[in-house]
Order: sequence, then structure tokens, then C-alpha cells
Amino acid sequence: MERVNFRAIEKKWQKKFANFKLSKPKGKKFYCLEMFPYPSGKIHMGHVRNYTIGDVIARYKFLNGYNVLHPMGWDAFGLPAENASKQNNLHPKEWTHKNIETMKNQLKLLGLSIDWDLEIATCNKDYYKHQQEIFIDFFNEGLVSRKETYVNWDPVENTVLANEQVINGRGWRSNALVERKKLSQWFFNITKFSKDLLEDLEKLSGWPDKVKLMQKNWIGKSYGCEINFNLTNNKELIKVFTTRPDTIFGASFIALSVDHPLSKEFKNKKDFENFKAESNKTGTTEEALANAEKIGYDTGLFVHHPFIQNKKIPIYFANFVLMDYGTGAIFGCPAHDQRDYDFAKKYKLGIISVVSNGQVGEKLDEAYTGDGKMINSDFLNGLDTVRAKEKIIKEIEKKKFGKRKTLFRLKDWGISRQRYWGCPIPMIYLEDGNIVPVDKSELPVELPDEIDLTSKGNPLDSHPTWKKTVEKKTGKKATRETDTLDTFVDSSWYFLRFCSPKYKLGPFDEKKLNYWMPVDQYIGGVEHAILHLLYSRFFMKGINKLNNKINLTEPFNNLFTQGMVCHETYKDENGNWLYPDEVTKIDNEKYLKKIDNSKVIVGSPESMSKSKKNTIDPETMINQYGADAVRWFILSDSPPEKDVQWSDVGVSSANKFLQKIWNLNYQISKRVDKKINREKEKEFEQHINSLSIKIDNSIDGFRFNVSIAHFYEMYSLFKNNFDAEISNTSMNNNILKMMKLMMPFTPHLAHECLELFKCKDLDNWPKVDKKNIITEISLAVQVNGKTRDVVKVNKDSDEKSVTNLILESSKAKKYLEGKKVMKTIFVKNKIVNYIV
RNA sequence: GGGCAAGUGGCGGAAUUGGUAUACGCGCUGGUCUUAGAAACCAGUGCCGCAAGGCUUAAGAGUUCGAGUCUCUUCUUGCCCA
Repeated sequence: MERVNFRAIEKKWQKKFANFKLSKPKGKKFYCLEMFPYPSGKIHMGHVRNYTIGDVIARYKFLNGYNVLHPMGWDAFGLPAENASKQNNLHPKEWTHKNIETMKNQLKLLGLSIDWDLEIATCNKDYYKHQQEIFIDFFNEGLVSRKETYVNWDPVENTVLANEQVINGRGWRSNALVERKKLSQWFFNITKFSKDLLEDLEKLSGWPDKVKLMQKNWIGKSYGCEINFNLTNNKELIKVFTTRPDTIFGASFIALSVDHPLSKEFKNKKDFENFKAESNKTGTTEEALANAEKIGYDTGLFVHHPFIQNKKIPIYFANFVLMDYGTGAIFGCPAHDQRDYDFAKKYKLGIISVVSNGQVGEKLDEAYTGDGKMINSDFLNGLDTVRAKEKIIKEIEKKKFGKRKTLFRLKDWGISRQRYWGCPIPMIYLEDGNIVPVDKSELPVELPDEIDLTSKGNPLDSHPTWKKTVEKKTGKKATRETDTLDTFVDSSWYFLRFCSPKYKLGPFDEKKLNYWMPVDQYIGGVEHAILHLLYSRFFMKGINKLNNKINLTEPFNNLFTQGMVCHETYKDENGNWLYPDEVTKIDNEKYLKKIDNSKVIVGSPESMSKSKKNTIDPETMINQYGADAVRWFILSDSPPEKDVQWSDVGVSSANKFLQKIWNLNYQISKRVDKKINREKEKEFEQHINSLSIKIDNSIDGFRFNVSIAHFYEMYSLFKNNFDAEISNTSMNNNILKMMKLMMPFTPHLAHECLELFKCKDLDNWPKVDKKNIITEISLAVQVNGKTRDVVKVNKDSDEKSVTNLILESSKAKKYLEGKKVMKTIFVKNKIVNYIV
């Protein structure tokens, strides 16, 4: 068998793929974008999968006549650079650029069709300069504000944590109990677009329903009602927001946030201050609030129940009520809310069922939160939950006790980070207390190269000189903002920058942006389904609002979320994780530790992660089996939206198959011409053509594993017909067709094979003749719905000729003999079913 | 606890409008070649059965001439939110 040296051909073709341009000026534009990587050091299999999928699409669209934009860049700011810097005494900038170099070279090994002239890195000042411009524009447009709010504070790292960095109430890195701390922070007012972000989801027909649903839940529109409660001792009001006004007759207490205006009256009481401090130890996530022990502070005050005369309800401060959701006050209905139930049990407050759970006695061991018929509720009795809500809201509005209200769960986006390696926030503090943006002519506000990262707290704040500045307009002394931007900001507009990455006059050249945007296909991990995509959508809406030359409110037309790459996990007898290459496989069941032949415990396949050591290094695999084989395997084994399990045997057999493909090409190129049988040749071509159509359709539908199955079939077709009476012309034409179809999948091998035949036409998809397909089809013959035989008939044969054929020769004949056919169901080209 | 997916051979998976279930690959079995191994090639491979035939898409019911696909109930797993 003739073999090819894949290392040599990959090197050769990668030189030609360098600075790849998929441009076809006359074609319709196609913007193909994969989520850009964080330069953590080396690429991992997740990148390989993501970028291979993107490459298939980009090349496929190019070959089909599109003018394709296929860029790549680096999400280059972030905390790991600072941590690595502390460990290795290497400046974050150097560490980052070194990683970018390494990873860029690794990506090139995959043979991707990326236009590296468009490369950007978010940590470069010619990128973040424009980000600062956008920030100032957003500030002037009223989309940025400064608010004092509670944040998740990690007392060990001395830093603010994002909600997703709080795991079970503890810091993701330090594992310290997270506290609530009040800080002045910069916010993007993403809630100004709550309604648009929700409603525009309907326009996104090219997004997975799953992702849209997750966004919808995250934005969390809820309908409810604001209710005013009067204090018994004076005329003050407490405004309460609730989504369950129907349970008003079950109200047994009022719970306030410790920051509720009423707290002023308790300011000097020591026991209240203690309670407040205790209360702030609870985190701010909904999960933390639900799981924390509910504690309260009895104010000794009461409100009147609006619908029950002479009923007084006690007022508590409680740790599970937050000031920044709703009005900072709730009414507690213990029978129908679990948190209220826990609270009422603890403080021995009344528990009154008002929604029937359908059981007799209505005794409750926990809150019943479902729907039901109203009981113990005066004029609401007997109504179901939905009707009761409507009726009580109308009644509240009629009596002017409150009003109907819609609330969103979505909160404004806190963007201040007390870190060095991020984009400086271009704001300055004047001595008179005013806070103003840096003059745009002074941008970028650059990060200082010299920095001490070993001190606790905010590094820029500790810098001896950096924060001292003057306001340009007035020359007045000022200090810089020392917080940097959340790195999610960097990735919220990079897809816009790619349209004109070297543009100097602003973040983007509007003409180019209007040509390329929106992204036609965005590809990335489902883990970004909520935040990154929501923030990017917010940015698009913000930019649309402040720039009337841009008429675009959604950035990503089609979204594809690929599954993860998994691998078995290994532990030794002491429970230490082991890397796959520390383990020898004896047979399918038995695994031993290489170093001392001790027993290895094999765990279930899980997504590759450094902590579990179940990672496979892509570069090693590429060196061993070739880039085309790695690409082929990762596409072939599972549908791309599902998880795939990495298998060395799998990639090895991919390599074997690709060698066979080369051998096939080689043998065809040396084939001795045959005597021709026209019928035979036609049939062969029809088969090839039918498979080509299937390959085409499966690529369109992102079913690359199916495309690959058809390539295997096509290979067999060539092999079985190699010695048939088919002309060399036909063989050559058809193998060229197959190799062109393979170009998106295995670009190196495909190009090498096409070169073998001196093929010059390398940028057109083979024409598929939709009429020239197999004419003989298999038809199922059923008797009473059971398949008794399969007969070969010509395409579009009618019922009569089929029946005649069956009565003559089919195995189904014996099931029909002596029986009366009551009814015949005939579906052309599919089945015939006789009911006897 | 709520929401959403999904459940098909030993394994990954096909079956995109209700119409031949198990395509294709891996693994396994036997054979050819080879000093041996690897590679390559040939044959077989859902289950039961000597066979004829019967059974089979998590379990159960329903609609239909016909259900992996539609409806309902239950179980299991995964993801997201809590």
C-alpha cells in the first residue's frame, strides 16, 4: 500500500494556507466566527473541536462562492496572567504574548483557513484604546453609572467576585466564605434594554432554542404587584413587591432588607448593627440567599393588613431580602414560600394556608408553592391561582393600595475589577468631587508596565505615581480610576473590531462593519450561553443607539454551540489523579500505572480538565497521527452539538482511513484503462452523485459525523469498482469530486491528492447533478404492517407494476396466497402494505 | 425544588415530512498474507433459535394500515436555574 508522509504534506500546505484569504469579491458575504480563546498557555481539545467545526464551515462557504471573513484573536486580559506572574516572576504582558505565540503556532498546525492579518489581542493598547472610547460614549449616552452596591467580597483575595465565581457561598479560588460588602462600582445599565433583550430573542431564529430559553430565564420577566402597607404607629408606608399577590390573606410578617430606609431609625442600636454585620456574611446570589440560614431582627413595629380589619403584621429585618431587587421589602406568606416558611418556623410566626394543595387537613411540613384553589381568603375563595392574581390586583388598584408592576430579574452589569491586568476605566476624580471621563484625545489610558503585584488589594491603586493626573480641559489636579474593566467587556465587541482591525479613527470603520455584520455563523461553547452572549447583545444595542450610521441590533445571526471533549478519568490506589499517559491499558478492562504496575481505578468520561488530569495534548496527537486525522476523528465520532469522547484508537483509525484514501488516489492515478460498460459506468456515477448530495445536505445541517459516514461509503464504492468496466476518465473525474468534497474536512490531504491529478480548480465546490441519481430503489413489501420482503424496483414505479412483480417473485407472495386483500396502502418509492 | 434536553447492539452513533430500525465507524470472531507482530485484505457480527421463524429503539399504555419518530404515565441520565 502506498503511504503518504502526512507531516511533510501538512507542512507544505500550511505554508500555502498562511495568510489565507477566503475572499471572493463577487460572492455574497459570509462572516464565520468562532469564540476567540483565552491565551492560557497551550490549546486544548475543546479549541481543536471549536476551530475545526468553524474551519469546515468557512471553507465550505468559500468553496460555494461566498466572500468569507474568518478571523482569529485573543481574549488576552484576565486574572490568570497575574497569578502566573506571581508564580514565575514573569510580567503579565510577557506571559500573555508568549502564550499567544505558542498557541498561534499550534492553531496553524491544524491547517485552519484563518486570515491572520486580522489578528487582534484585547490587551494591546490599539484595541483597548477603542474600548475606552466606547466606554466614554456609553457614559455620555447614560448607559454607564456609578452605584454603591453590595458585591461578593472575597476576604482572602481582597477582591470582588462575579456571581459565577461564587461556588456554594465560597470564593472559587480561595475557598473563603464570601461576604457582602458595600462598594462604589461602575455599572453598564444593561437593564435599560431588559425589554429589548427579551423581545429580540424572537428574531433569533438561527439560535438554539435552549440558549434562547436560558437567556429568557436569566432576564426573568415577572408579573406582579406593588402593595402599600401602612404602619400602625404613624402614617408611613412600606412598599412591597410581590409576584404572589394572591397569597395576601396568608401574610404573617413583613421582611425588610437591612438597607431599607426604615433602618435609619435603628442606626444607633447596637443589637441592630450586630445583626446587620451578621446579615452581610450571606452572599448575594439567589442560591446563597436560599441556602443560608434565615435570620431576622424584630423591629417591634407593625403594619395593618390591607384586607383584614384589625389584623396587625409584625415587621422584621431579614438577611434574605435584598435592597436591589424590587423595593427591598416583602410580605411573608410562610405557607406558600419556602424561605418565608423557614423564617416563620424560626420566629414562631403564623402559618396560614390560602392555596389548597388538594390534600385533606392542609397540614404543611414545607411550603406549598404550586397552584391550587384559594381558601381562607375572603372574596378570593374558590378561585384558581391565575384568576385570584388577576382579581386581587384589580382590587388593590381599585382601593389604591398599590399597582400592577412588571419586574425583571436581570441586574445591571457590574464592571469594576480591582485588578491590574485589564482595560483601565477612563474616568478621573476631580478634587471637587466630580467624576468625569478622560478627554478622548488622551486615550488610551495605558496600563503602567511597572507594577507590584505582590501587595494585597488593587495593584493600580498601590502604584506610586500612575493615578495622579490632571483634567485636560481645566488643568485641575485629578486622580485616575484604579479599577479595570471586567474582561467580559473585551469580548463584547471584538466581533465588530474584526471587520476593520487596523482602523485608527475609531473602534470600527462603519462601512466595513455594515458590510460584514452581523456574524453569519458564530460557534462556541454552550458555557457562554448566558453572560457573553447577553453582554454582546447589549453592546450591539448600545452602539446602535449612539451611532445612527449603524442599523443593527443583534450581532449573531446564527449560533452553534458545540459539545465538550471528554475523556476517562484515572486515579491510583491512593486516590491521586493520573494523566492518561501515566496509565497502560492491558486489555479492555485492565489498566495499570506505568511507573510501578499498581492498580488504576477508571472513572467515567468527563470533560477534559487540568484538575482531573484527563487531558490529551493536541500537539502530541497532531505529531503522532497528523492534523487531518485529528480533525477527521473529532468530527466523525459524535454529532457536533453533543459531547465527544476522545479515543486514541479512534484517531488512529482515522489516520489509517486517510492513508487508504491516499492509496486509492495513487492507485487511480496509475490505473490501466478498462474496456467500458456504459451501463456500469452510469450506475457508478449515479451512486457517487447520490452520496455527494447527502454529503452536501449533512454539512449544511451541521451533521459532520454523517458526512464522514458517507465518505466511508464513497471510498468503498471506488474500491469495489476499481476493476470494473469503467473508464479512467470517469474514475479520475469522480475521485477529484470526492477530494474536493473532502477539502473542508482534511484540507492538507485533499490538496495533496488534487495536486497528484494536477487539478487547478481548487476553489469551487463540485457541481452536484440532482437528477443524475440512482434510479433503482428498494421498496418494502408489508403484509398487515409487517415487512415481509424488500423488492428492487425502478424509481417512481406505480402500484400496478409493483403488485405484478410481487405476485410473481416476491417472498411476500406466500403471505398473500389464499387471502383476500381488503386494502392496499401504496407510498411511491417507500412501501406497499397489503391488509388481508 | 423548577425548567429543558435526552434514553436505539459490547461501544460512538444513523434513520430531518409517521413508511425497510441498527447506515457508517470502533470493538470482537474466523480466515488470507507474514519467521513473528504491525499493516493490509476477505468473511461474519442486535437478541433467541439447528432451522423455519420469532423478538427488539428505557418501561407501560394509546392513536395509526404502519410508531425510534406523535400523545399520555412511569423510570433513568445530563444540562441550566434555584
